Amino acid sequence: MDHSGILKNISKHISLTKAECDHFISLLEFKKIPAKQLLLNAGEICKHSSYVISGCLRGYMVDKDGFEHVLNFAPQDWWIGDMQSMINQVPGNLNIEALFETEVLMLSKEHQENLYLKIPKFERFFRIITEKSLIAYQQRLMDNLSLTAHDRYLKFCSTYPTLINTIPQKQIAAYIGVTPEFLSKLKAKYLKEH
Amino acid sequence: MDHSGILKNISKHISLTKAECDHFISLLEFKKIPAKQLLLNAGEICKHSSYVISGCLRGYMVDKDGFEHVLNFAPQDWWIGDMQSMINQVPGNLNIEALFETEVLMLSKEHQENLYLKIPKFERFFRIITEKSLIAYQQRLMDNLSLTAHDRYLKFCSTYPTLINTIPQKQIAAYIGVTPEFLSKLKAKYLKEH
DNA sequence: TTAATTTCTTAATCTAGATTAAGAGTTTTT
DNA sequence: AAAAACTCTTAATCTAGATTAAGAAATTAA
Repeated sequence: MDHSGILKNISKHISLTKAECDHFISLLEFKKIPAKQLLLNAGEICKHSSYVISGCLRGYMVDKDGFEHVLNFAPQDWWIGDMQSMINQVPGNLNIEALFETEVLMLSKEHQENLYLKIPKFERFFRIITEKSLIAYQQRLMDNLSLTAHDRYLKFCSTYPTLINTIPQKQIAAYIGVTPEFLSKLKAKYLKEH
Repeated sequence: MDHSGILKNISKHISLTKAECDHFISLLEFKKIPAKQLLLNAGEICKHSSYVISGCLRGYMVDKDGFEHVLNFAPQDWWIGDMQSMINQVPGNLNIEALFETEVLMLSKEHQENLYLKIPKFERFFRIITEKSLIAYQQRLMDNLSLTAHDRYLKFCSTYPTLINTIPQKQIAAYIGVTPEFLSKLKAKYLKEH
């Protein structure tokens, strides 16, 4: 098992000794999720944060009319989980699905809490990535209130450049907040080259 | 100066000794902002997190057509700041304005960083409130993608019950993402009693 | 490989919410 | 207290994006 990716990800924000790295790695659980299979079901209590080694996950909710809305994508090197469910330890509304075969390293909430006590630098690490995530959601919310669907599509492309041609268009539509039909129309009209 | 409110707010998540409380309080700067005056201007680098003692602030952005979009309100007992600007120390897009005369306690980024080192429990405190904030923005984003303007108005009412009749309607419209005219129409049609 | 399923496109029609405009309240300024 | 400046409402018209429908492409399953 190659842990260099996750360690490099962490070293962007905190410095760990060899022993701390080893301890951290011992807490991780490897999992391979086949394409289209769920890593988390809405209704479950989320018990892990997951780091994507390869492949791609998407977190989505289903509204009362059965329409899916994509909260986030997690390609290689991103963390994902149902924060609402995990923090409050209540059943969540989020489904997390593999768009194709995906490998993850999972850190349980319990291990994460212990890690904060044993190696307080991890409290800093998760504070920092939570702050960065918060900033991204604040910006996306403002974008949803102020930009046209066309401009939101362009923003999607710059946020997730690796996904533009690898995931189904309807997933992009469910992320930017339009119907697949309308995104198709937009692309035909303005976005020939993407 | 009465610091009982902010200490009670902090004690919801971490326990401090008397000395730690005193140290923390010594770092805070009191400020009174007159109604309609800005605490932060877009274009400035945000240098403080502010805790509202009394009154109410709103954080908003102005889009390319001059329309305002409200990111958040901060009534009594809430924290506010331009996270994007503060964390990256770059000029921000957020204006923070007092809706009426408002009293705040401001913690500078510099003091906040030192506090993490001197009293690591504060790293935990800010991790926790950042997580809660993240969850709220994720939910609001999903609400914006899945709910009608009418349902978003009702959600606003439950999130900020104290503001329904105290702030201008147009500010609520700029928060839920509709024009003031449309909110007025909605209220006339469905929301007689609110 | 064929059939079945899923995804994408095009096009006609429809609607939630925007825009424009103008009058009525309300608050603030002088 | 009058004038100026906001804020709210109502109503007509307009539009970005939804809905419905149906065929074409592409994937997946058998």
